[in-house]
Amino acid sequence: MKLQEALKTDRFRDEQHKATLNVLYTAYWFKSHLSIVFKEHGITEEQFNVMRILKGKHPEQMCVRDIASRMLEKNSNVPRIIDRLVAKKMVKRENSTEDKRETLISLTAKGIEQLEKVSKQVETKSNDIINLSDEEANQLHNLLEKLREEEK
Amino acid sequence: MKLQEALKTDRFRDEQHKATLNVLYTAYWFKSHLSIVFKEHGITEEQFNVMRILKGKHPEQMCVRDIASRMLEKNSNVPRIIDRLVAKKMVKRENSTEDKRETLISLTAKGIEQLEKVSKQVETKSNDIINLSDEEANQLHNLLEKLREEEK
DNA sequence: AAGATATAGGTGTACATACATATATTTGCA
DNA sequence: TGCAAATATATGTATGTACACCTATATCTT
Repeated sequence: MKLQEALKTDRFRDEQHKATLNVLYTAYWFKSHLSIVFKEHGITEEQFNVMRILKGKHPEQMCVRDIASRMLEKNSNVPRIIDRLVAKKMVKRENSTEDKRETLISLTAKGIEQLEKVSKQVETKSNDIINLSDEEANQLHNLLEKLREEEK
Repeated sequence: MKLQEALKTDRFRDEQHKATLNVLYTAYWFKSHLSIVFKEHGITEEQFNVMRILKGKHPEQMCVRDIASRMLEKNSNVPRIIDRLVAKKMVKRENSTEDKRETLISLTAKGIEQLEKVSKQVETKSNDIINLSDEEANQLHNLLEKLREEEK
């Protein structure tokens, strides 16, 4: 659906306004599509993200802070997301002996298995819906990097 | 901040994957910046969006459904956002006589005043942080429209 | 006209962000 | 060394999305 149809308006202040609304809308659109996959597997996008981050170090453990620093949304409440993953037996929480303030998190066998299934479907779904050539995707990436330059 | 710094990774599946992560991150980045403005005025982004939509028809009233259809996030729980705006006396809720199922919403004088202050600051802030020329913004818009084409 | 169906809005629950604050532990410095 | 400050995590609250379900009212069909 075109942006102006989705928002039922074609009144945009300027090109920058239209483009940023489109960034917000496209992010929403993409998340909505993926949420169908997550729902089929009884997890949420954020739970998936935590598991995906843990996979990067598996079978090593990661502390909560390390996971949080790799989350896209920096204000995610990682301890609470972990609570839910522990309840589903997807991850294990252990106390650190080295630094007793830390808790160390790692994927369980069940978590690994689940993650791999979901990852495959997420990848397939993404490929299905993202209608860009490699070159266009790269242009898009570069424009977004430019957009955020000279952050104050 | 560059994408790979923000996510502390440079392992991207392909160009499409990198670009879509960048869309999600840029949306988050933009919202984070604007949230500072909203916070100063004691409202949230979604409350602002509802008021902005009402402004488009002011001084006419709008029913909840009409507002919801113009929201960027289509699953927004508009009745509850309106609850909070009513509590702050930013909007008025009245029963429709024409269709008794409907409630009609409109901005109060206080709401208009608040909206105009916040709008100005949102506009200034956006201009400050969005580092794109008109042409680049238009390219970005076109790539995002292309990205979502042939939605299944 | 009467009953089935659709529509508008409100409400309940799970989970998420945003953010303030609490607690335990470690680190750094006088 | 001992205490202040920093750090790691957890927890509480307000607000939001996602989605199921409820109620009142309107519309459609026969």
